[in-house]
Amino acid sequence: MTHTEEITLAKEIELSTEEKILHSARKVFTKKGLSGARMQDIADEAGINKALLHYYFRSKEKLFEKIFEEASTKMFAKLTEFIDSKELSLFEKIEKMVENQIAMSMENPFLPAFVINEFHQNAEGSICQTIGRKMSVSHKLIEHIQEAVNQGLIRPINPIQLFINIMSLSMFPFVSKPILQINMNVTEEQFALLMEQRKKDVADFVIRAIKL
Amino acid sequence: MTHTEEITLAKEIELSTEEKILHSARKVFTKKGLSGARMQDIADEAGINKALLHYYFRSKEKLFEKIFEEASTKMFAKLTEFIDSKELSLFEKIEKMVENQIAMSMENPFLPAFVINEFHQNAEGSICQTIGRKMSVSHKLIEHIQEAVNQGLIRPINPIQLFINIMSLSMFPFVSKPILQINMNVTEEQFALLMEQRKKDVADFVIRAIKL
DNA sequence: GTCTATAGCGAGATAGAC
DNA sequence: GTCTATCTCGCTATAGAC
Repeated sequence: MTHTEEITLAKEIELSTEEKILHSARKVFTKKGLSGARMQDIADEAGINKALLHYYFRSKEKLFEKIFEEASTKMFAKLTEFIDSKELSLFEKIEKMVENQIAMSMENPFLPAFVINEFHQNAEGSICQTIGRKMSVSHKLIEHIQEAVNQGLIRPINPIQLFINIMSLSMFPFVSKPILQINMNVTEEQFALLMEQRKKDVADFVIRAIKL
Repeated sequence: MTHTEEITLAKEIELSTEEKILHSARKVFTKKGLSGARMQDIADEAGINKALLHYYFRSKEKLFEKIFEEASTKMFAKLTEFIDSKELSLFEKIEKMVENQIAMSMENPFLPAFVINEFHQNAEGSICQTIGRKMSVSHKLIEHIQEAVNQGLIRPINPIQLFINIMSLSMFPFVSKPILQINMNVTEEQFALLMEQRKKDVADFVIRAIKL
């Protein structure tokens, strides 16, 4: 086995340094936020030295921006697909949106709270502005809802309110998870089960609320 | 006018130093969080010197705990009243809960996101544990919902899910406000109007979803 | 009680050897 | 590319004058 082959093999098993850093940064930033995270935490988590972080990504801010933009995108990526779909009926869209946002949150437990919180603390900052502009997700859905109202398929409702309702019901449980858990004495397993049930329950709840 | 009267008068107009500090700390902590806030920011906001903060409240942590506990309590104070009420019907309770949580969030725009975020970053910490224990809000409501199901007043539904739904619909819009505003191009005034409408809309939405 | 000055430490960032 | 050592600065906290 040549030296080059060894390296190639190692890369398949072990991640490249840059990828290790990104993994660790994702973990630390999403848990502690920009101001709460320490470069040392990220280096430790990656099993490397602080200086390497600066070698790959000039500064803490730059590394954060990368993670934050990636996180914001991931949070709404599939949502956009469903909303833009031409084939799905309104009710099907709602079902897909709910199911997908809950599944995404279960796979990435810290992601929604992270993105929301950083937007809060940095709403006027340039990072949020640029990212925000890429995320105009809702327009197509608002139109679709308005059509359904006009055609008498659902009861009259403000489309914006309905959109907010769908997002709220899908995402708030994850954002407020620690409070819910303490308040209602719920274990991790019980919480996961509740959220699994919500994939159907929420869509059902919404459709009951808007049908004639 | 004697010297003492002057001071008394001054106190009526201008707050005591301790109160000024608490006001500023509330403002800064709720906006930036524990790790994002600087003692200097709080001192500047209060128009006093950094050293005075330590004179009145030994440390940043101690000052934060005071603000955080106060915020957590305020966030759920009235909710508990309505939930425990013997006179209100289930539907009335839902209406009161929604209206009150939305009103509270409109008056204290940063409060929900602040409390939620600090719980996230400190869920196992001692502060959250002690505060969490004081907040077991939901039990009475869960029972009330279960009764309503048993008596056939509403359709069968998991009471915990319904509780989560009510809280989600009331609070998520405020937690995710910056994202919603960027995403949907909504001004402050439009947002306030939407939330004002939600006081009725959400209760209506929930009741439609659970009635037979 | 309120201020100025400063101690002391921790975190981001860089220099330079290997 | 990766490390150790170090610089620099900003922040919490304290000392001490008034």
